[in-house]
Amino acid sequence: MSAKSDPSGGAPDAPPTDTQRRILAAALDLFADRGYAATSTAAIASRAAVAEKTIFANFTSKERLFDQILQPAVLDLLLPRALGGVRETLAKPWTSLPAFLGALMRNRMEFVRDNPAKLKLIAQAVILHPEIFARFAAIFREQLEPRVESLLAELEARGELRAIPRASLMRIVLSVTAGYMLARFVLRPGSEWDDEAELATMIDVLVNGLKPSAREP
Amino acid sequence: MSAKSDPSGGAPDAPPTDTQRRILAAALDLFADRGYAATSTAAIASRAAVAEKTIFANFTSKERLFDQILQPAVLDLLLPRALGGVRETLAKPWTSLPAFLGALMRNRMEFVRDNPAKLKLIAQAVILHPEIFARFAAIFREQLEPRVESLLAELEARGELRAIPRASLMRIVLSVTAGYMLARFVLRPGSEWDDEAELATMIDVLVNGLKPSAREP
Amino acid sequence: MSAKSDPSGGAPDAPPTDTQRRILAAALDLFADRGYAATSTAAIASRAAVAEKTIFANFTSKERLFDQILQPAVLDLLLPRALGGVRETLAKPWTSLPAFLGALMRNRMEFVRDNPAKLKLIAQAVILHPEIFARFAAIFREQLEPRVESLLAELEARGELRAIPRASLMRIVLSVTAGYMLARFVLRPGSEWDDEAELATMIDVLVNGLKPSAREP
Amino acid sequence: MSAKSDPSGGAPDAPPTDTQRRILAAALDLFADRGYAATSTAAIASRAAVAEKTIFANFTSKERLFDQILQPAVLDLLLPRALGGVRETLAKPWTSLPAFLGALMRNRMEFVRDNPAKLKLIAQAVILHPEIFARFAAIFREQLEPRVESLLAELEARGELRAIPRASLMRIVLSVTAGYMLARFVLRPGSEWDDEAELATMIDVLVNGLKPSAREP
DNA sequence: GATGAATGAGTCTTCATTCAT
DNA sequence: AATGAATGAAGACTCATTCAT
Repeated sequence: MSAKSDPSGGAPDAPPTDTQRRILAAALDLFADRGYAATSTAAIASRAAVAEKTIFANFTSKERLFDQILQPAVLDLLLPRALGGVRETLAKPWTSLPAFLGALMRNRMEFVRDNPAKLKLIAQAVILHPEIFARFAAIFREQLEPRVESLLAELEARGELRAIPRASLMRIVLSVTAGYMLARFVLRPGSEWDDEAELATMIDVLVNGLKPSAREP
Repeated sequence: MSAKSDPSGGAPDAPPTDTQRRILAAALDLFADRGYAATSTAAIASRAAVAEKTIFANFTSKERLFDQILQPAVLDLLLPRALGGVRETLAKPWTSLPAFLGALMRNRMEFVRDNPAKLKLIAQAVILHPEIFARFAAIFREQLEPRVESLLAELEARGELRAIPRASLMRIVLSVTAGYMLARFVLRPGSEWDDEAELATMIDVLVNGLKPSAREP
Repeated sequence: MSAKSDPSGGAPDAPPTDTQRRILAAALDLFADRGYAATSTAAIASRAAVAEKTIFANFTSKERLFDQILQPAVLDLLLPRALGGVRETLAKPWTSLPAFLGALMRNRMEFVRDNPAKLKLIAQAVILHPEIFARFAAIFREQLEPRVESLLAELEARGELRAIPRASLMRIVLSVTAGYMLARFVLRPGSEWDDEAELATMIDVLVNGLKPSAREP
Repeated sequence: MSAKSDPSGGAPDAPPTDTQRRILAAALDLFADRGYAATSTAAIASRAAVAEKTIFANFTSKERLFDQILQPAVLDLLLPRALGGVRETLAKPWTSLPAFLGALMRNRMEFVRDNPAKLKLIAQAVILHPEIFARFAAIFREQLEPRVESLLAELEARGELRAIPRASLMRIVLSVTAGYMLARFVLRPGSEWDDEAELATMIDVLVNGLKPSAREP
């Protein structure tokens, strides 16, 4: 028997072929635009300019194709590989909360600006499938939480943070950030936005909101 | 003239029949759970215990059925009809920002606690179809913004608000609120949540974040 | 038990009620326009301005409704009840073939002019269901053929008819007549037609074509 | 570019595949027998022994499938491609009206004898959709009328034709011919028919009916 | 006598997926 | 490695018909 072409087998992280890249790009756009269920494999094939069968030859099933798009997208958003990403941001010796928030938001904004479809895709997936959220929350806990925790501890020690449950604190920061990104890139992408001013405002509000109140010196 | 049963015609707000209520309830649950595209009319019919045709006899098409669920859901969320709703909250002579935020969040939390499916539905719809968001943003602007504006003006006059663009301010408050609701009722509905503590934290952060900073007295 | 309303029972030829007339008229138009299979009972009900159920209350089934339209239409075309109809035409002591053909064609033309939908309906029915044609051919044979036969015999005796098989002769006359009516009222109803000239031409051709040829005096 | 199988695109007259031929044959039979609306794509698929989807993969929609059957059928009837077809008949230097009519009728009779379903299909289509008739009348006018015209002119010059409007003349000849074919192959296909005798009779009647009458020598 | 509301079986069409090449 | 052609199951939606009123 000839060696079967075994998709998704072999080297688990072989770089995608050109065909695969075209399919992944087409699928990302369509999934993000219409949602998973409303996107037909025929539409993906047509946009990628390949035969429908080629999709299945390379990704086995529509669902696996989706996973192979979603997973990297989430990792990119949480654990970017590029220099200056979140881990690098977290690793730097931040001297102040506003500096840290600014670096974090700016960095993630750049990513989303270049990949709005990924944000849209993740937002949909997470709302429809909370178990996906759980999976990626676990990644966050394992990979990022310790660093975040030590950073917060240091900031707290410096008197820049009030005593707030960590989970609530992080959720609030995330909400404000994600809220802006969604409005900016998904809900009203056509409007005019002054990113710098908005960032400054958000950082200002968060820094003031999170610092110890005047009464508890 | 024949008195055909004329779905969606006639009196535009005739109270729904029992059959219609069953269909609407089934469809809301399924649309929220699986998304519009992944929900078949057959599944709705089966859950509502009616014939599939009955759905079309009453709502003309799947899309119109969806609209007849989404529209009231959004209105309920934005402009609740029940006493103590947003408009009443806005109308009261609030003496302080924390009191106002607390009333607002608590009121909307109760609504979402009773109708998590509506939140889930709206979140999906708004991400997939920004034009829907635009439609409802318009409702907000027309119905609520003036009251919010005057309220904020008053709070500002009392020294409880920093000079922040209104849109940014409202987006931040909304982000924090919606972020909590999504986490609480959509992403991790099974976890234990201490609503009172979370509310207190959010209000605290927002109030401090929004009040004039110590340096600008 | 109460007396059931027994549609199509009771007096077999009770005059139709107003409701029934409306339904029959609507159904005739739609059947003629779109064909039997493409006409829904819903469309008939809507055009007749009655509830769909009323159709079934009065005519039992779509098929019976169709029959109750087709049957009279055929009888009207073959055996008109009005004065001056085919039987009267046949009964008169015709002195010549052209006079007879002229009277016949003119009379049937008037009928079709007033009832083009009936011709269209019959044409469709007869092509799709030859057994219907057979049924009505039988009516013709029983009711009309004897008279036609004696008329033809007389014309033959007078030297106006060649010796041609009766069936062929009648088919040719019918073909020419029906061909004109179809073109005139079904295929190109919008065009301008000079009925008198066309009739004259057809009669002329038929009379010459059917009379004994010069060589056989 | 992807090489999608592009139904009805690409080379517009690519020879049909075997699958397509089976579908076309099945559809022709069923459409002719039951009419377009009463023929389900499921029935066609079952008779052609293919999956229903295969029909749509090859013909896009039921309506286009119908068109791809009707159009060639009409062209075959009007403009046969085979040798000895209408155009060849028209091209020959006919020495007499009876010879011409005989050749024409015989030729078209053979075609219909081999393809009665096509005649049935065309008859239905033309009655239900006069605009289809108009389309094909145009083809006739463009492709055949000039030749017919010159032929008739020549016959007229030879004294074989009376001065009759061309349109009426052609309609009468067509009516007689089509009338026979319908009776012969559609209405009473089971009966015994003596084609030669019938043809002779029709030609005789037409020739005598169309030649200058004795009185106008 | 007529209806409003409902239905199971069926409509055309599309789905994700597979086989032979 | 990619495809063209095919498919069974399912999609939204319509059909002729019936029940309770």
